[in-house]
Amino acid sequence: MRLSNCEDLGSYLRECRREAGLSQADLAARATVSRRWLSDLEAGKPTVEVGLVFKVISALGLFVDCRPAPEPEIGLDAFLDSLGREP
Amino acid sequence: MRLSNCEDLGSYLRECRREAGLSQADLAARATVSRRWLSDLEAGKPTVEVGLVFKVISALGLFVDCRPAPEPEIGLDAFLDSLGREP
DNA sequence: AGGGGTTGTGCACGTACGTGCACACTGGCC
DNA sequence: GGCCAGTGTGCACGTACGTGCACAACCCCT
Repeated sequence: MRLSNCEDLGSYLRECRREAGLSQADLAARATVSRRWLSDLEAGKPTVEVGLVFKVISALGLFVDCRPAPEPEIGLDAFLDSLGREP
Repeated sequence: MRLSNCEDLGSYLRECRREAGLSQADLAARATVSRRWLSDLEAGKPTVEVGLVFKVISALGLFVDCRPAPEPEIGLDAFLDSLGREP
């Protein structure tokens, strides 16, 4: 599942948790985080700690893959910027 | 590139930054984060904010893919735990 | 030799984090 | 109807965050 922001991440992890048949309390215990924090993560809070996110991902039996987007040689933001320019 | 912790993430993003020919100051400006913070991210600090990490990933023209590991039906941690048990 | 760029890191600052607790709400079950 | 599990969220607490600034160290070039 391709993720580009915290909302995506939170929604995806909630979906995986439910598919695993776990409650927030269950997953929180497995990942050794608080249920309060997990609720924030699933709600898409952007300021949660990366280290805790990795723990949740691991506890759900998932892994993260990161690689270049199949875009032109120039930087993505420069490319999008050039698309966005007014004539 | 498969990532399982903050050290992996930091090392991989530093490598991508260098391959893009950017300094920390350059990338920090593109991602609108501080160079001080970016230095911490690349060093593997686990408590950095996920939202800022997504900004850096995007600024480098990368994307994140998250999906189940090709493991047995049981949870990864239970599986690993069973492997680790003493006879 | 010096100059410049890059990077790691400590400190100060103001803000916010993770956590525990508690409460309210919803839905399912009896 | 009530009961229970699950979840969202505010608050208090102690700690630490992101940021700017500054400095030291290293490397490369002239």
